[in-house]
Amino acid sequence: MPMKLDIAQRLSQYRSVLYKLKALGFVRVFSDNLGDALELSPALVRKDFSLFHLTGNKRVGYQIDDLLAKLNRLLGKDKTQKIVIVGCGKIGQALMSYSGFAREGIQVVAGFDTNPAVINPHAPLPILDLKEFGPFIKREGIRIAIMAVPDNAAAQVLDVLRGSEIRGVLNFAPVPLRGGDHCIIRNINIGLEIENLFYHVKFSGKLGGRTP
Amino acid sequence: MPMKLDIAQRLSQYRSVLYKLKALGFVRVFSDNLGDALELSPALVRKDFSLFHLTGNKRVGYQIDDLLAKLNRLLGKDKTQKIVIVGCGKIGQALMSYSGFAREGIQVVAGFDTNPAVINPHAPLPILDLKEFGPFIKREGIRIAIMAVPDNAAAQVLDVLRGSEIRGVLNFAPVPLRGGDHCIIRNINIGLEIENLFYHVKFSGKLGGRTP
DNA sequence: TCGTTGTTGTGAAATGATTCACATATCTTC
DNA sequence: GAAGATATGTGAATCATTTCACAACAACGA
Repeated sequence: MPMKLDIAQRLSQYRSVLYKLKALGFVRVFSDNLGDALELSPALVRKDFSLFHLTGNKRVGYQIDDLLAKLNRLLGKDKTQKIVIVGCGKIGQALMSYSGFAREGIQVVAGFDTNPAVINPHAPLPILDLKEFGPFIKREGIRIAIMAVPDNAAAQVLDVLRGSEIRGVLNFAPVPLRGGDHCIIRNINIGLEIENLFYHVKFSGKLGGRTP
Repeated sequence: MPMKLDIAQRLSQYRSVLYKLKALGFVRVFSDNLGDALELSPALVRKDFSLFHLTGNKRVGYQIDDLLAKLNRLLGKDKTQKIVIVGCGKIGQALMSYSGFAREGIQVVAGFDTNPAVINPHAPLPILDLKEFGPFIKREGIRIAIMAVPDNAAAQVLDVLRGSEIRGVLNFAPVPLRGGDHCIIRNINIGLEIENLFYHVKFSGKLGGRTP
């Protein structure tokens, strides 16, 4: 059960497949190649593209380079995307050295914490006091933050982020947070994901059954 | 934009707010209380419940304890859910000591790795050689694993998991993996989530626009 | 006891997402 | 340069999800 993706996520996936095809030497691609690679119908691929005015040519398909250029612009991949990490405990620090970011053009520019023991403004990747959050974000023009704080601190820390120029938050605290008008929150609750897996494994596919 | 949840995820959420209400002293709850708490329509809450034969009483609402007992059974929360973690690098180790699991009745029983430097079968939470994976899983009756391995190892490691009794995998490697008939995979690609946030922040809500 | 109030449970309606199907355009070959 | 083959782009049809709307029923008050 490959977890239904929304259109924005599909755009990212198209992009990733296109890079692979390009590396393999392909120059053009058809909607059914992409469909096969991602288990989507070719019609959906074309609908998605047409929604964003990504056009191809009949009989000839889509030019990979052209598509990639447009997708990269659409997804903001034409410039480095700067983010900060709030909460530098185990998970926060693991994310600070996560190699998957660089590959995606994402740069972690600083960490923030309230614990003096981890604060270190002069490290190559500085960890600053949460007090300095607002001004730093403003000065550096950061819009996106990752929150990896203990659940009991989550609400308070969120207030700090919401009082800043931050517009999007990826939250790893096991507390579902609610954004506001000008701040989008994406909650990743690992415990919940596991719970969900148990559920799907239990009812592999078929729904609505009572426990036997 | 609170990211559309599927019905299984909603069940988990109902459970979580029911616990909060119960802690507050509530005994009964109405579909619109739950709707308000989760930003869902009360009708959807009732539809969800009715699909799983979770019944209430007209004019009186739902009994929280009853609902929780049924939800817990449905979600497998009536017994401890055992999992293992494959890949004990930074992220793997952060997850091994992640406090969110215990609270959800999830128990990490072992880690696996191929690097002799981190293998330690006698630690309180043992880290074993990946070679022992299959037999261990079988002996302990584990069905779910978390994969936190480098992307270049992901495919190989997945083969090991698929050759075992594992039926569900939560994958943190930045490579989208495909399950098979008897193995469900949930990919969590942190880079991609960030990419997505940038996208949603860029088009806060309105879709389909061309870049100005 | 009987009306009034408030909430469930669920068909029917509305909305949203995906697939179908085909007219249209481009390449290829003869 | 005409005929044939193949892929796009999209309106219409289908399928899935969510909301509406209301009958049926339980509690309460007079």
